[in-house]
Amino acid sequence: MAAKTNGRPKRDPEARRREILSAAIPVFAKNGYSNTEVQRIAEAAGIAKGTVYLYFETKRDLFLAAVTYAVERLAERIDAEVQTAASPVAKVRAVVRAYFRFFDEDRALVDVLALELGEVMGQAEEAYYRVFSENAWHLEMIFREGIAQGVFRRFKPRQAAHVLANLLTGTIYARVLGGGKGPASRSAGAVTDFLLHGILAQEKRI
Amino acid sequence: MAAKTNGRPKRDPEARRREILSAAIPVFAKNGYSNTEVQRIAEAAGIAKGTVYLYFETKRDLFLAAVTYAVERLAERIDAEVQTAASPVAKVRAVVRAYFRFFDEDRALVDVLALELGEVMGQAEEAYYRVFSENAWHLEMIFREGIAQGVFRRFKPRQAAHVLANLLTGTIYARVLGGGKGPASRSAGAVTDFLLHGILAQEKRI
Amino acid sequence: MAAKTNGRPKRDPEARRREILSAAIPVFAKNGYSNTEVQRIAEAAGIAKGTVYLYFETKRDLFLAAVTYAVERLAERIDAEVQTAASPVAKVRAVVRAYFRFFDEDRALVDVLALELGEVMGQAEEAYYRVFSENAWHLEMIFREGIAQGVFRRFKPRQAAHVLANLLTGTIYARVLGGGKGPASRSAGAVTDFLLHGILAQEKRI
Amino acid sequence: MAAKTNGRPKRDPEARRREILSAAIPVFAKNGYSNTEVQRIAEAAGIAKGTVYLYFETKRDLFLAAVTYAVERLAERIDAEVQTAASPVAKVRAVVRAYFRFFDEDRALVDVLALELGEVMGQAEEAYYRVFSENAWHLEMIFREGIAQGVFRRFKPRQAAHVLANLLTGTIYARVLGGGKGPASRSAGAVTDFLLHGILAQEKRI
DNA sequence: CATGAATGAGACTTCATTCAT
DNA sequence: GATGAATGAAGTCTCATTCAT
Repeated sequence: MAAKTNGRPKRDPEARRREILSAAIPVFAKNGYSNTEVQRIAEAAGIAKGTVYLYFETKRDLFLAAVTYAVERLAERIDAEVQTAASPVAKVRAVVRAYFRFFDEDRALVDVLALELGEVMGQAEEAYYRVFSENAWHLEMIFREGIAQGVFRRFKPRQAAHVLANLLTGTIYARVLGGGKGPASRSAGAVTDFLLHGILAQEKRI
Repeated sequence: MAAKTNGRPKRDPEARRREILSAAIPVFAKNGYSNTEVQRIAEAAGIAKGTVYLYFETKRDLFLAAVTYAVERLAERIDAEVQTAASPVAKVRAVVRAYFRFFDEDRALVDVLALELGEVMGQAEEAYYRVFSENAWHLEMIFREGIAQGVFRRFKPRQAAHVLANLLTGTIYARVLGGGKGPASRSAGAVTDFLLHGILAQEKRI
Repeated sequence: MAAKTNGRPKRDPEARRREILSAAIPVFAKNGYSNTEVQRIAEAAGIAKGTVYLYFETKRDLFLAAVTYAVERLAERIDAEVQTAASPVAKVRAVVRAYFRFFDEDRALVDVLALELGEVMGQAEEAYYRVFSENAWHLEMIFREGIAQGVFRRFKPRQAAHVLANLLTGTIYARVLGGGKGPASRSAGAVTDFLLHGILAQEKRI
Repeated sequence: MAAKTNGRPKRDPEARRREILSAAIPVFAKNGYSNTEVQRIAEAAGIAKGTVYLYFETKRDLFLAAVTYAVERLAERIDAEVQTAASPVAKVRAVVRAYFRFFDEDRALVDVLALELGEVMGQAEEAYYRVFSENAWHLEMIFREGIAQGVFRRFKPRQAAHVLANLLTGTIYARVLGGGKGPASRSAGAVTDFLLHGILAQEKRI
């Protein structure tokens, strides 16, 4: 099972680093930070425990790197998806869809993000907030565009961006904890819908 | 005259239990489950380490009890607040306000809930979901009532209840992680607003 | 289940002491010294844990007292049995029988003696040796008498006494460890027989 | 030229295991199971505490392994000694001698066997009984042979085997407890003598 | 570079003993 | 005397980290 590293004595160290991160994420996701032994990650990566320490100073460093790695992939994913959309409404839908699809396809990554950030507060905040903020900033731009075009009513775009970002986070979080059935992306429609239309009846609006 | 065979009149054990829980919550909240030493909780409660073990079998049991305790207090709080509201819209506002106020006033409790549920999944799920579901069920009733009265447009009340519940959770979660400035309840207005009206401009609605 | 000690405020302290010892012996026997909690002994005696400490300074003291108590009862038993025998041979048989019967009837006591003396070495040695020596001394007298009467051949009575004492101890010990089936006293005949006749064929003797 | 993927050439783990066992036996013998700290055994072996746990899962496992190890060495010893004897009588003497010599030469081992088997009952019984039974079976064979040759009188060889085995055990046990002076093997002659001839005078025999 | 045996600080849990009532 | 809640020292076991090969 372990990868034999003989033969090809040289591997790109950066590639090895990413291999370790990829191996680490599901292990952290399954067990949480404190219950994960470095040994297990080494096994998952097919290397010896000591080798992990050639690439990461400490277990915590490895974890933070894993979180950052996860978060960056999420950002890439959302960016790509938004590119494909034209109108503001389509873009909003795209963000929501990308978010949920990512969850469906890379569950372990999301588990790490959702459940273990407590271990990290004040340390990987930065990584987390880079994405969160980027994401929120994206949304803000979209909203601003939509308001300018008259598609959206006049609200504070930054505030709305945070509300939507939190809604997405909360939905994923509930899914992680509750093991909600079916793909998360199935919720995308409903979420977007409520965001777009609210819940009030037409005649009650001002 | 008869020999007294009773000993120390023993403080109410239930009260002592609650004292320990109350002492435990902020400690768990500050450090997380794994980084919290039972010794520290004992110190916070002003008792000896061994005494903790008279009331809780293991550290994990203590933690689960703390989560349950926290969750129950949150539920009580929301219930009370909702009682005071009359119209469906007022009730929705009340739930949101109660949720955020609770966060503002009992931060440690919420931190435990938000950050350490990973430790607990599959064990205190039950406690967590009792509240989450109760909460969602409350919202569903409110929505149903509002739709019946024609105040809300026709949507699926259960779906909406989950969307709002997730929005609340996500907002708190982001606050916990990001240490957002100012009281969370300041967000209550914006959140409710977006929920009620959505973001689309009037003329764009069907 | 616990004895209510109300009503009759005064009990003979010596009687209470013996009650505790009697309760302690089977508990020590079942679990060994280190694995026995004082709490369990208190429960077995139907009193509170603290009360044990009114009668015995420490757990160790309690244990030593229990061993001594056990050993004394064994000595009494053997004495009584030997009284009933007339001839040296009958007396030897009586000792063996008494030893084994005691084992059959008071198994717990014997278990304590057999298994936990290690805990005690250098402390209850005295108690143990009081009995062992008394026993050996008894046997020596019997042998001496038998030799004088010409019933036994000329051997060193003290040596023989030790051999027999050790044989008895060893038989009990094996029984304790091996849980030998059937009453130990069933072995009495065989043991005595071999002691009396040895194993050599007649014609081979000098 | 290829990268060496092997690490430290690792001392033979089996040898290390035996080193720990050899270090553990006298420590267990001196203090008993419960009073022995794993730390002390590690010190005796000149290694760190954690290292002990690389070779044995728990303290109890280590203890059981030590008992088994002791018991196996005893068995080997007796086997070897019996090989050298020709006649049944000589073989009986050889067994007795081997038993006692073993005690003289490896006192700690015997102490463990004699004093701590209580800790072990139902777990290392097997190891203990493997030897005890093997030993008894050996004796039975010897007796059977002697009876066939007419050297021994007609008795039940299995019964006799147990009697002798118990006599040996008891003698050692008494020695362990009483710290009997002088080498145990000095008793070998007397023990064998009584076994062979019994104590009855010639003319009294049937 | 890679390895994995060795290390030892650290944390949970137990339980003999105390003492306020 | 009797009680049993409280104490805290002590001991087992874990696991991140090091380092000799």
